Amino acid sequence: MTRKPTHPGAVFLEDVMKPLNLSVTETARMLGVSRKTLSEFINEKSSLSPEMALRISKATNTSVESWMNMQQKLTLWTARKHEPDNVIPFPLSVAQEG
Amino acid sequence: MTRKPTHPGAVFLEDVMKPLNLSVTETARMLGVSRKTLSEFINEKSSLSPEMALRISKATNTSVESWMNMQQKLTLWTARKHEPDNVIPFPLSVAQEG
DNA sequence: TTAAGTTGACACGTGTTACGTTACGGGTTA
DNA sequence: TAACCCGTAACGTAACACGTGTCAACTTAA
Repeated sequence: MTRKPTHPGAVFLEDVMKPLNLSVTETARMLGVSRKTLSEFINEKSSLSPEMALRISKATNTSVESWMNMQQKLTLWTARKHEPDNVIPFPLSVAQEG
Repeated sequence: MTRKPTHPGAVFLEDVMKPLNLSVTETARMLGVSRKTLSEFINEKSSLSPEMALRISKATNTSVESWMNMQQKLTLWTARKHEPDNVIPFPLSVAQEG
């Protein structure tokens, strides 16, 4: 993966709040979080926490997993920028399957 | 989901370390982390961090996503035990496709 | 123009968590 | 006995999500 995955907060802003004409203040109230918490989230200053994912899922009747997966892709993409270089491969690494 | 998902540390212990006869000390050295960090992980005292996932992926030549998904399932399962009850559903919630 | 509402940003504090170093005691093995 | 291995504890550090207050800038309605 080479391009930075979209932040779930940006998706929430564009695909949920804007179409429904919801303000930050009003949305925060309905989600049950502070205005600051929501603002930081949609402005990509904070990650999607599991709790926030549950709240969004409840409010929008969408799957929690879809939101969590967005964050996971972004988290992984970010983590890869500081990949550990001091890892010694195991002897006879097992082939596994999810 | 009703049953608690398996902790990725337990999987790592059973499916990787044990079959390869790797000790905690030796494995920690090869992963490039402290013995404590690995011990807490395989004893389910800490979660799988993205960085740890990258290390395990590198050492075992397995996909990072498979390990991250294990943790996500567990994280979500745990978070659901304190589901927020003060969420007000949005008007005209958007229908989404998976 | 004035007043009200919205918004992003700041400071400050709290709780959680992954991680490192150091150290201890119990266990196993050579 | 000596040398490891292991779980665990104490201590500290660095992130980070979240809350409450506050403030300046902006938009909108009276």
